Amino acid sequence: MPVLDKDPKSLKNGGINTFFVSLKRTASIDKTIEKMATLVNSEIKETKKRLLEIALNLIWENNYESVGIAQICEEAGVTKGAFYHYFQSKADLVTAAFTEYWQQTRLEMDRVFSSQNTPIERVNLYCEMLISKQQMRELQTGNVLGCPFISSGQNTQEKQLKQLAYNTVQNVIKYFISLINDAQHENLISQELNAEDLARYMYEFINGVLILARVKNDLDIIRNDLQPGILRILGLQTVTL
Amino acid sequence: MPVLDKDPKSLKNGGINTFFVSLKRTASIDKTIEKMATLVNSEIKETKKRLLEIALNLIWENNYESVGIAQICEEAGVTKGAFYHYFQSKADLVTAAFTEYWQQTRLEMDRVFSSQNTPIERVNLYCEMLISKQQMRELQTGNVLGCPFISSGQNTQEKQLKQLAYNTVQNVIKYFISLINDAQHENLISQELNAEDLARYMYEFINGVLILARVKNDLDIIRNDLQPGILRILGLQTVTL
DNA sequence: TTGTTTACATACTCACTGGTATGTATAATG
DNA sequence: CATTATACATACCAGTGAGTATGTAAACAA
Repeated sequence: MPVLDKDPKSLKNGGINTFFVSLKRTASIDKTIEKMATLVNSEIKETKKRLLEIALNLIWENNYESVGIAQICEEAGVTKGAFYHYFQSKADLVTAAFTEYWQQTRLEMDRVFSSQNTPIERVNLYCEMLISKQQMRELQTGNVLGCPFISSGQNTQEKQLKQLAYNTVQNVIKYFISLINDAQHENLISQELNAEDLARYMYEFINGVLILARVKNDLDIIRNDLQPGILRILGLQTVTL
Repeated sequence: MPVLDKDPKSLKNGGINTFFVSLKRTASIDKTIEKMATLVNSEIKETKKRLLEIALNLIWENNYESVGIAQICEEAGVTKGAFYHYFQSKADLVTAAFTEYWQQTRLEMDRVFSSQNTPIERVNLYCEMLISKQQMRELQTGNVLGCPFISSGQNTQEKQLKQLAYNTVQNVIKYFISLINDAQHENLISQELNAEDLARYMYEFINGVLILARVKNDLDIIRNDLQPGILRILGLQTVTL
C-alpha cells in the first residue's frame, strides 16, 4: 500500500530515523499500515485489542505453555515494549483475553437462551451457534478447536486460567438448568428427573462432542452428533422426527 | 537406612570416589536404595520403567510442554545420562510412556468388555474401572486427572501424542460399538438406532464427564454421572430401577 | 511553553530448556 | 584375561523463555 505509506501518520515515529529503522522492522510498519486501514472504515482497533485477539487464537489452537510472548507479539505486529505497556505478564494478558472472550460469548448465550425462545428452539439455536463458531475458527486456523476454556484451561499450570475454566463451566450450566426447568414446566421433559443432573449430563455431552471434533479435527462430528445427542439426553423430541 | 548403605551393592559405582560424590547427589542414592528395596520383595523395577511411570504421571497431571526432562529425571531419581541412554528424546519417552499405558489399559478393557458379560454388566464394570482408576490417581496426586490421552494429547504441539490420542479414541469406541451391537441383538436397545452413532455419543459423554471431573477436581462427578448418563444415552435400563 | 503522561521501541538479562560430549564402573563375551 | 557393550553420571552448550531497563516520539495538561 504505497499510498498509505506516504501518509504522514504512518511515519509518526519520527522522520529520517524511522525511515532507516523501518527497513528491518517490517512487522511494526505493517501494524501501522493496518491501523490506518482500520481507522478509515471503522473504529480504532488498538494494539491492546490485537494482543488480546492474537493471544486467544494462538493459545486456543495450542496451549498456554507452548505459546510464547515473542510469538504473540510477532503475530500481532507489536513489540515487547508495547506488550508490557498494556499487560503486566503473560498470565495477565491471557486471563484478560479469555475473560474478554467470555464477555462476548455471554451476550450470544443470553440471546440464544432467551425466555422468548421455546426449549427446543434454544437447543437448536445453541447448536447452530456452536457450529458456526467452530466453523469460523476452522476457516481461520484450519483446525477444529473446541471450547477454549476447556482446551486451554483444564491442563495448564496457570491457575488463573483454570479458575476461569471452572467459572465458565458453572455459568454455562446455569443456562441449561433454566432451559430444562422451563421444558419440565411445559411437560416436555419428565418432571421426575433432576434438572441439575440433566443439565450436567447435557454439558458433559456437549463438551465431549467438541473434544472429539478437535481430536479428529472433523467439524462433521459436531454437525452430526450435537443436536441429536442433546435431544436424546434431555428426552426432548422435535416435531419433525 | 544405614544398613542398606553399608551393602556393597549400594556403592557399586566405585569406592572412595562415589563416597564423596554421594554427599551432593542424594536423589541418585535414594534411587539406589529404593532399587535395593524393590529387589528384596519383588522383581527388578529398572530405571526405564521408573522414567516411563514418572513421565506419564507428570504429563497427565500437567502437560507435555510444561514438564521438563530435568523434572522427570529428578522425580525418577535418575540423571540425564540415564535418560538419554534409554530414550532418544523427550517425545520418544512420552510416546513410549503413553503407549505402555494403553497396552495395560487394553488388557483391562478386554476383560471388562468380554462377551461373557451382559451389556449392562459391561457398562457397570467399565464405570467401576474408570472410577477406581481415577480414585487411584487422586490418591497419588491429589487431583482428578481424567483421561490421559485426552488431557495431554488433544492440545499439545507434539504430533506423536496427538496421533496416539486419536488412535486410542478409535479403539475405545470399538468396544462400545460391539457392546451396543450385542445389546441390540438381545433387544435391550432399539434396533432402529445406529450403533456407531450411539457408541460415539457414549464416548463423548464419558469424556465430558471425565473432563468436568478434572475441571471441578471432584471425583463425585464421575461417581454420580457416569453410569446413569451412559444408561440414559443408550436407553438401557437396569433391573434395579 | 514546558512538564508530564502515554504509547510504544530496542536492547538486554538471566534462568531454564532440550540435548550432547565425555567419562567410568559393572556385566557380558570371546 | 582382554575386550566390548551396557548403564549410567557429570559437565557443558546453544537456544529460548519471561521479564526488565532505558529511550523516545507524540499527546495532553498546566
